[in-house]
Amino acid sequence: MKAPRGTMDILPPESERWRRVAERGTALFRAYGYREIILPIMEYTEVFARGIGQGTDIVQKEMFTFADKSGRSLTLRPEATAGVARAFVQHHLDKAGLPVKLYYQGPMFRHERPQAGRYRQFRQLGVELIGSPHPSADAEVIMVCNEFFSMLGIETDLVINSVGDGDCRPAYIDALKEYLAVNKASLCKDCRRRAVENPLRVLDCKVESCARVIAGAPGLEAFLCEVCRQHYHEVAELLQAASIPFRRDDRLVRGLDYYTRTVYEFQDPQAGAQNALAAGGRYDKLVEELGGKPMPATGFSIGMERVMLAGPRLEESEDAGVYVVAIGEAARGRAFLAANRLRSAGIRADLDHMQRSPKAQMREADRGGFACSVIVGEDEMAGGYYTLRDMREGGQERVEESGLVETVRQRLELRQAAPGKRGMGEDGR
RNA sequence: GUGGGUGUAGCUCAGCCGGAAGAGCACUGGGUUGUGGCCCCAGAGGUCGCGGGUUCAAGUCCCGUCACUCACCCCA
Repeated sequence: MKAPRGTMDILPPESERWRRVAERGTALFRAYGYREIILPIMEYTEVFARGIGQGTDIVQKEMFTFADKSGRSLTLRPEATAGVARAFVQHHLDKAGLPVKLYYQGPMFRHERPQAGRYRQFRQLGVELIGSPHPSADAEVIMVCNEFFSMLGIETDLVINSVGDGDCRPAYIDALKEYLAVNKASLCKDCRRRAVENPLRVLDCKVESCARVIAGAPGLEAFLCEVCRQHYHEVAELLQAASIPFRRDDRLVRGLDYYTRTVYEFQDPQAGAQNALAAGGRYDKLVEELGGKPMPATGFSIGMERVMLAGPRLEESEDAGVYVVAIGEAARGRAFLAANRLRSAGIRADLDHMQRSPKAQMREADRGGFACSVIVGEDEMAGGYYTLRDMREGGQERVEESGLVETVRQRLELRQAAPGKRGMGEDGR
């Protein structure tokens, strides 16, 4: 038995690193005023078909779609923004005042061939700022995302572009189609198809012959209408004012139809083919497309798997805890009670369940990274005390029954104040 | 969906020209009547991915298949 292709188990201690990254991310989002929205993991298929776009690869070939027992078509969400927009419309979230600032986290599903940094089930962290058409909204979410990576010590290249809007993009696409048709002979097989179906996608083709064609292609920027041009300009100015470095790239195109104007990626310069750690943009038509009123919005999504591959820097784990060692069968009962008292006081405590020898129990205390151990044996039973051993220094002291919890707590706090000798590596993967 | 690479112990991997399945780490026990790390000793653990073929003999050669992996496509 194996986990399905493209899915994976995340085991301890790796799972702990994941949790900490997610917690730091969501805490950051809250600090910027975003609140969590918890969405279903599946939607009626039309939410994605209409939201993401019929012509996109995601909708055409990457969705996990199935029928429920009444025959209605459901789909495991391939991304979250369409679901957020659907919830926004369903619950009339605009009524409580704009903008609405939301964040989400959780698994997404796409039926693709797995690869480094690409999985069929993958986890995303994302934010949406709904209701503002202004460049400051774009700039804010980009800033949040930028902060996320710098907080984790991950170096990224921010690449931005504007894909125009309903007024100017059609004209550009027509011009591009015309240009590509003329140069059809120089394009690769895939691009000849794309030139007709989805010409924007030709722009980021890596085939050399195509690259030459692309170099001479009309640029999107020249076709932007005045409103879009001004918007793009202001976003860029705000980023500069915030000292966030970025690069403009008018060949950056996104695979989802709902984007308008601003689009961007945070790329990992050291990653392989799947180098987008996060991506996002403005989607001014999506809410309307899903049956709501016209509602400008912008947001991004972070790929957790890719972030973890990039090696986030995390501070050491501080939850050192205490291991209770029982010496002799008679002492096990008292050791069990001592462990539970410590746990009730909020202290991480563990003890042997394998009937191991005292020596083996000590080894367990060492291996588990416990800061100290509490030893219970015949002497302690007779004298009514505990022996508290510091696992780092090696010293021992007697602790009265009544003072157990307090003394252990003091020891652990002392440990936390001092830099620990063991724990998780700074950049371990 | 299309290519390339790799499948041997829990993990990382060695195994030559076909000739008795190995190492390091991890794990368990011991070296101490009640004390961890270092060291020493011992032990447990493998249908060599699976199926077929060639051969006196296959982990090794051939074919098929599955899985993993990297890349294309596309994307977080």
